[in-house]
Amino acid sequence: MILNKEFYKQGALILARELLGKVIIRKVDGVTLRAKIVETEAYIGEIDKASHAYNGRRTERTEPLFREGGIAYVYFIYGKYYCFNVISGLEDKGEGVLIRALEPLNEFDYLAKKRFNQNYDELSETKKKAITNGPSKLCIAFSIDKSENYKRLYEEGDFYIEEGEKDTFKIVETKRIGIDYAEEAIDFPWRFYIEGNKYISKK
DNA sequence: ACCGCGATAGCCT
DNA sequence: GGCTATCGCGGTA
Repeated sequence: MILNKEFYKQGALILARELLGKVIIRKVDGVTLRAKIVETEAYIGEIDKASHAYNGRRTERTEPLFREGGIAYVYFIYGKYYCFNVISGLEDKGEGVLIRALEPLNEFDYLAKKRFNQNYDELSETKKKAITNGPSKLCIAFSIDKSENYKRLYEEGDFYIEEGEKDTFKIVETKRIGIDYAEEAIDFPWRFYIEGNKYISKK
């Protein structure tokens, strides 16, 4: 079942937890990729020096963060990579949830080819995990770039999110990654992941 | 497995 | 001009 628009109106801290276990659907190159969300981070512009929207910074780049929840925010980073956020909350809030890791559910050979130009069964165990165990790695694997920016994730197009199978897991709550400049926000426990999942980017 | 480093371009001051 | 919500490599273990 696709997640409706209402689901995304929750705040980023709630949504970061709620998105764990949900399933991303991505249709590209004639295949339908499915993967479970296993690691997320919340960013809340109003109080968070790590957020692109901190201090009301509303520019062409950060505009998606200020829209109503349920769309994608895709930004370019370090001259080479993309990262994908799910926008949460109400209009003008400036919040979102960074998707940091996925567990692939199908099309393993397609993903292996895309990431390493190899067949899946030729990959080392380390490379099998590395297909989607980071925010930019998953963007490469799932062909997510600027053209996915602003896409509505509550509509059944080529990029959306489903409820997925009901399963139970424990959520680990810890500090976020790669925000050494963010002063007191460095220590906010706003990273969440499924305990024991092998695709998380870092323990 | 872990550590250090360089790549690379758009964004913001 | 300085910085960046990262990755992959090569070296060490």
